[in-house]
Amino acid sequence: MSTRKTASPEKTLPPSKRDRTRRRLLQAGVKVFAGKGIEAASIQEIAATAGVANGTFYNYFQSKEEIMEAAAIWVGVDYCERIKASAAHIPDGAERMSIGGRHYMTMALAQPELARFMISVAVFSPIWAEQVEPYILADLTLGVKQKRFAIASTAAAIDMITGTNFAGINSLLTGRTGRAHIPAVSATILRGLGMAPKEADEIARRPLPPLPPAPEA
Amino acid sequence: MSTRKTASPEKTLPPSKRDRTRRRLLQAGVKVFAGKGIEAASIQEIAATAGVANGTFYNYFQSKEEIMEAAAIWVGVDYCERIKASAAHIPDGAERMSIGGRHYMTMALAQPELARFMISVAVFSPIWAEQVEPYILADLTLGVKQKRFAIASTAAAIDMITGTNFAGINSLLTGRTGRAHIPAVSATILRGLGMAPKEADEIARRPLPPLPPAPEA
DNA sequence: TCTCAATTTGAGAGATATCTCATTTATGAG
DNA sequence: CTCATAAATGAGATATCTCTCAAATTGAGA
Repeated sequence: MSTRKTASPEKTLPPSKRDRTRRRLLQAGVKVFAGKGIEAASIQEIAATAGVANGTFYNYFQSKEEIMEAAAIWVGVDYCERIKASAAHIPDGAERMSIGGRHYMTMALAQPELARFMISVAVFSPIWAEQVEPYILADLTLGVKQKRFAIASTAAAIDMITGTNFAGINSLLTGRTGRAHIPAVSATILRGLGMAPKEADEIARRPLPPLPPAPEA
Repeated sequence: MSTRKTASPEKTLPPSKRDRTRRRLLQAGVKVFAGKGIEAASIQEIAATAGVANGTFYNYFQSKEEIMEAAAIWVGVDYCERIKASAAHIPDGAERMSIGGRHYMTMALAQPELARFMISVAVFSPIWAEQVEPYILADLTLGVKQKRFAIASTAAAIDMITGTNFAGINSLLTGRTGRAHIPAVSATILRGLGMAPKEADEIARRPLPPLPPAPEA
């Protein structure tokens, strides 16, 4: 009944030791979860990988599930931020939407284990969805406002976007499809959002703006 | 190096004791996985629930992962079969496609834990996908042949269908959306397959033919 | 430099899982 | 009924894992 600090006041905290340790644990969590799979990962190993004692873990997270969710959110949001930065100069909502999805799929090809970990958490974590959806929603509403998209239900459109991207990533992860699958999936999404087939295809083939480097690692 | 019989010859085997035990284990697996979650489920408990001794489990499955995948496939394929039977009298590929997805989403509302289990396996199991995709592909090609759909890439279309349905199920599972989400998601899929918005909406609202009862349980 | 609250340590108690295998029991063909 | 084979049993050796807590350490402000 003493050391239960889940979320802390968001005032002007200095980047203290506490923050650094938490970050190291998250990094270690990502590494272990991606490396051995969720089931085989243990708190012991995460702590060891982070270079802290076993008991230290419990100052930061209550359970494997908790760090798992936090780590997956960290990866997902960080990726969204970098994608957003890479597309800062793109005004077209449709192109931005395509860039987001294609970057995610490209990541899956480059770091399959990481992608697999993130997705298996994302699929059943409402918090993950809640954190990542704003990024999608921004491009979606932009595209609607620009009359690039014509949708009936926002919630259904978001399900279509996230679901299709996830399924596309999975196809890539299992090796059923190759690189060419990426623009095909992206075009399918744009068509689902009400764009004309030809234009959707063209946008989904435009070059990807390069991502800024990861701040982590 | 003796009792490793994973798949058996498919000739005219009587429904032997072996089959019955295997089936009981699968049923127990579904119950335990859905009830306690994948992580917390143990082989011990599955065996106990099936009413067999601990060691018997290993005559049938090598690991938790193996029975997990088999159980999820069993649930998924059984559902597809029942949906297919329910739609036997529907000639329109588009309507059949809508019926399939809406039945899956309806199941998610009726049996949330079961749906959650099935999806978390389905998401990263290539074998699950391989077993279920033929059902989707059948309706998809039918719709294309009937000129109800106009798609560019079959693989991308399938990703869109499965992914969007899964994401829709998740929205329902987390309670973010209600019953009205089901036709909205279905209509979005049909539009993504190239149908006109109005017609997609209309089809996605047609009544669902009732499912035949489950043979299991 | 001194002080004290925050943080970290790590050994170990307690719990539970996996998987094996020698033995027992059930099945069905002749 | 007999017997060979298939299937089931369950105790236990072995292996981890989780989570706690009293004591040691750290570091920032006075």
